[in-house]
Order: sequence, then C-alpha cells, then structure tokens
Amino acid sequence: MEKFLEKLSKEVAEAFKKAGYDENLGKVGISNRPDLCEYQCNGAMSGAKIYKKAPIMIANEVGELLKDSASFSKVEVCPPGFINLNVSDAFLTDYICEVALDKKFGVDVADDSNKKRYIIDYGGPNVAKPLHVGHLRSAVIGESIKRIIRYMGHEAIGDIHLGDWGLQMGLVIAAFKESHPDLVYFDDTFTGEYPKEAPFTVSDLEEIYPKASARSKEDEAFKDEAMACTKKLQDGVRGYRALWHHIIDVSVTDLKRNYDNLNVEFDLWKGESDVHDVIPGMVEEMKAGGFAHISEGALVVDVAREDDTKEIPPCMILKSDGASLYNTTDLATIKVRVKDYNPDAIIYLTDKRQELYFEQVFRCARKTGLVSDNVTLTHIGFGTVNGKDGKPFKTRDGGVMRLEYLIKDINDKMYEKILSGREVSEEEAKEISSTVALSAIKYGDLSNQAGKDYIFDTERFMSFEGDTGPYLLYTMVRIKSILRKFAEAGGDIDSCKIMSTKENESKKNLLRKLATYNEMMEGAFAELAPHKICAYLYETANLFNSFYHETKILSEEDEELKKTYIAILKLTLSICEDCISCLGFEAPDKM
RNA sequence: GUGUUCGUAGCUCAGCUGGAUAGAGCAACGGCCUUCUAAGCCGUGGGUCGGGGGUUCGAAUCCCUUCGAGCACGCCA
Repeated sequence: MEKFLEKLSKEVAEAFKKAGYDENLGKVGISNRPDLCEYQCNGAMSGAKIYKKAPIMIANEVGELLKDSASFSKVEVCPPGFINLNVSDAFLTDYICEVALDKKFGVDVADDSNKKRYIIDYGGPNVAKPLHVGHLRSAVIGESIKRIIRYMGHEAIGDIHLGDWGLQMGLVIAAFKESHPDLVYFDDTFTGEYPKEAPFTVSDLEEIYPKASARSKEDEAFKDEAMACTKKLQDGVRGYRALWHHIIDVSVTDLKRNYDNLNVEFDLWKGESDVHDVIPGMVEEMKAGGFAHISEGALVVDVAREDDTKEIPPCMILKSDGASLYNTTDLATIKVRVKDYNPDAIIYLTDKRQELYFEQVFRCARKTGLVSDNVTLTHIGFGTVNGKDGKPFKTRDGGVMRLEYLIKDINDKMYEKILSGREVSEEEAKEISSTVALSAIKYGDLSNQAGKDYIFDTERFMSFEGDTGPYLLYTMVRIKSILRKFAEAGGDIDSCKIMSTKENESKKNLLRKLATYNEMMEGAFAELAPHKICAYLYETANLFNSFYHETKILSEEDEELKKTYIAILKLTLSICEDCISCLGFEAPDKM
C-alpha cells in the first residue's frame, strides 16, 4: 500500500513539476513545528540553489498550485521557503479506512514471489550453565527480530545454537568423574545399556560447572584431565557420550522452561556438537582450495582486503595443536545451514564485542565459498546490560545475576503492585503480573537501540508511568475495556466504520499517527530495529490517551460519531497488538 | 599503539540521509475524578547538544581537530 507521506509527496511533487521545477523537490515530511503545521516540504530551499531563485518565490509558486487541492486543508508558505501543510480530514479518513480494511494495516508484506528465508542465530546459551542477564538481550532482541521478519511475510527459522561441545563439557565430566568414579559411565569394560535417568540434576550441574571452571585455572592436573575427557567425548567413547547426552537433556529441559517464561521459542535446538563431523571435510576443502595456510603454527585463512581502514587479522581455522575452535564451528555451521536450509540470510545476535570476529568469519565464509554472494550474513551486536552504577549488571555481592532470579524478582514485585493497586483475586493478580512483568523486562530492553549499552533499572521498567511496557499495556487495557462495554451494550464493533467528522485535534493527531504505521513497520524491518516499534507504540499510546481524555466515547449521543470513535479504538488496539506481538509480549484483558 | 562506538536537561534516553524555537520520560512544582480504568491527562521550571575549527543561506546532525569514556585487536567464546 502506498505510504501516507508518499501520497502527500506525490501531490506536492506534481505541483513542483507543474511550476517547472524538479519533482524530487516535492518530498513531504512530518513537521518539526507541530504548532505551525502537520507536514512540511523544504524543497523550495534546496531548489533555490539549482534555479538561482529566492526560495520564497519557488515556495509561493508551488503553494499557489496546491491551494485548491482537496487533500490539504491548509497550505502556507513561510520564509525563507517552507511549505507548511495540513491534510484535510476527508483525505486522512479515506486513507485510514483503507488501512483499517487491510490485514496488516497497510504494511506491504512479502508474497511467494519475493519471500525470503532467514535463519536467526540467537540465544546461544551454554549447556550446564545457568542463563544470566547477558543472555537476556540475545533472547529478547532475537525473538523480536524473528517475529518482525515473520510479520513481514518472510520465513524465519530461529536457532538457539547451543554451546554444547568442547572443554566446558570436559570440565563437567572430569569433575563428575572425580566425585563419582564408580559410575558405569567411566567403566571402559562396560558394554550394557546406560541408565535412562541422569545421575544429576540441573542444580548439580550449575554447581559443578563454575567450580570446575575455576579449578582448571589453578589446578594443572585437573585441567589435563578435563582435556582428556573432552577428547574422549569427541572421540565418541560410549560412556562419555552417554553422560554428555544426560548433560544435554537435563540442561535443555531447564533452558526450555526458562525461555518459555520469556515467551521465547526456538525452531531449532542445534548446537556446536551438530557440526563436529563436518569440520574435517570442511578444513580439507579449505586447504585443497588453496585458501587455508599455516601461519605461526595455526591454520588460517587471510581475510584482509586492500581497502580496509583497519587491520583485519586472518581467520583462524585450526589452532596450532590441530584442535578446532569457535571459528571452526561457526564456519561449519554456515556450511550446514546452507546445505540444509538454503537460507537467503543468516542473522547473528551476539554481544557487540564480537563484531570483528564475525567480520572475519563472514569474509572467510565468502572467500572459501561456503556461502554465495546471494546469502546475506548479518551480525547484530548488542551492548551490555549495566546496573544503576553504569557498570555491568551484578548481584549485590558482585556475582553474576542469574536470569531466573532476576525475572522472579520482577514477577514478585509486580504481583505485589497489581494486588495492592486493584481489586483482583490472587489468582488473577498472578496471571496479570507475569504478563505485565514480561512487558516491563522486554520493553525495557527493546526500547533501547540494540547496539548501545543500557541501564537495567527494575523500578523504572516496572513503573506504570512514562515510556514503559506497563504503561502501554495499561493504555491497551483501557481500550479493551471500552470496546467490551460497547459490545456488552449490544454494539457491533465490526460494523463500525471511521467517518469524516468535524475538526477534532486529538482525534486527528491519533489518526495521523496510525496512518504512518506501515511506514514505521517497514522501516523497523529494513533496519532490524525493534526500538523503532517501541517509540511508535509510546507515541501512539500518548496520542490515544490525550484523545481518550478529551472525548466521551460511550456516552456520545451522535450514533455515527460514536461508531467512528469505536472504529478508531479498534484500529488503535489492533495496531498496538501487532506491535507488541512483534516485540514478543502480550496485553492482558484487565489490569 | 591501531581501529571502533559513544559524549544531548539533575537522572535515563530520543532526535543524527542537514532545515524554523533541540524532544520525551523520571525527579520537582501546580492544576484536573458525581461521567468509558486518575496505574491517566493538562501545565510550569530546567540545555553554550563535551571543547575548538570548517563546509553551508542553515549544523546536535556532515568534515577536521582536541579532551573524556567504553570496547576490540591470531591460538577464549
């Protein structure tokens, strides 16, 4: 659907053309002086140079041609050459009606001819390690981007990309072997079936790993043992594999529970281990293709280019001891993904500190032919979650904040708040608070630009005032409440249509905002920027609340006008619902 | 050292493909509930957009320089 601003621009461009000027000067934007006008065109000023003419004269000529247009209710020329415009209510209403009838409110979605397949690599937890705040951003932003892509009609495959291989596994196994040396898993002569039940719980694992990790840094013998265990695991020794499967199972069950709580869902639960068998062949190909060579003992692929402004170190494929590393699994994963899914794009969500790393990997993948140039590789690096002191988020005693505890804490506080603020049953309060708490967490994260660090301020995020998730939900709940009452009184919401009415400033401002939904959403998709949706939602909620306070809706006596209001409410709510759905949370029916 | 990101109100942040008086929220203060959820709305105060220079009719936005902070720079992930 043609965008609202495009429609306006088209008319103004026509006028520029008629007056003998370049039509490209007719670009209309939203006014930055809302006290003067709704929209503005600055083309006359840029045109002044080209045509060596005073901008005010050009503006006047164009303005004169626009005066009779039915689209504008006001055309004003201001020195030095601004063309200030207000749209007519009829024009706006026409557009909004079209938007309201459209399934996605004017957003152009992909169809079979231009549909693309995206793989989104996010989450990235390690098994045997609890999730912490650092995992929050990858999950929340990745989930949102996946949903935005789907909303736009494309296919999106979310892959969690587990860290389930390598030394971290060896550490857990070694530690477990030491405390339980008699278990069958460590008996090389055992040939029977291993128990189905894991010999440990998640809590055990969560305790074992950090201890083992810390110990390996001081205890050489233990580290050697861990490396030996890693090797045995990778070589496929039965008992070690069986134990490893237990670790995965127990961890994945726990991870699923945690991600469920965040409303985050993965299509694929692949991990580093899944590409283990692909690595040798891939390395051979890289050697045979003449891409990989030995440098300082390690196998590397040069990825520097002549036009680089900075030095790009080569991409390492194998360490000097011949072992694979992070790069190797990521490259092999690309190879497998291309083969299995033939994606048009792969998007990675990780900490922004890995920017250079991904630049190397992407270049290497292209150079060695793992992906064709048709496949887009994107890395979205996000900033750090900081505490109120501006330093990385920690618990009070300086430890890593577990995600689970953080969420529980916010849930509990929200529960208290809901229970004390409204008359609800404990049961209801529980359900509402978890919905609202999730909006607080996700909106708090997503409303910041992904690439920037942000301060995780629980109090602020949970507040019902200001630019927060709860405020948005509250606004939506108000709308739902009115619509419910209208329906209960026998009104038919779906038959209500938006009609042109007498001037109503707050109504018009709201409609003008709704008219730009499609443009905003397409922009958020193009830039993979959920924070744009957040900003839009907040502005829309503000405009709605202003409208709400000025306008009696249910008690409106003019039936036609009332129906128009109801239709506006419905459209506002629907658009907000699509927005928060793309962000990854929902609104309750009451709160 | 090289590269990179950033520096906007007391605090948290928008704005950055150049446009008119730099915007929100929080905090502070003052109004608005016999009427659809006041968890709301309306209003007031608060700024040399880190400093300096340049390009331009016009710069928070582009360029240069300087100060300050974060991050990354081959055998971790």
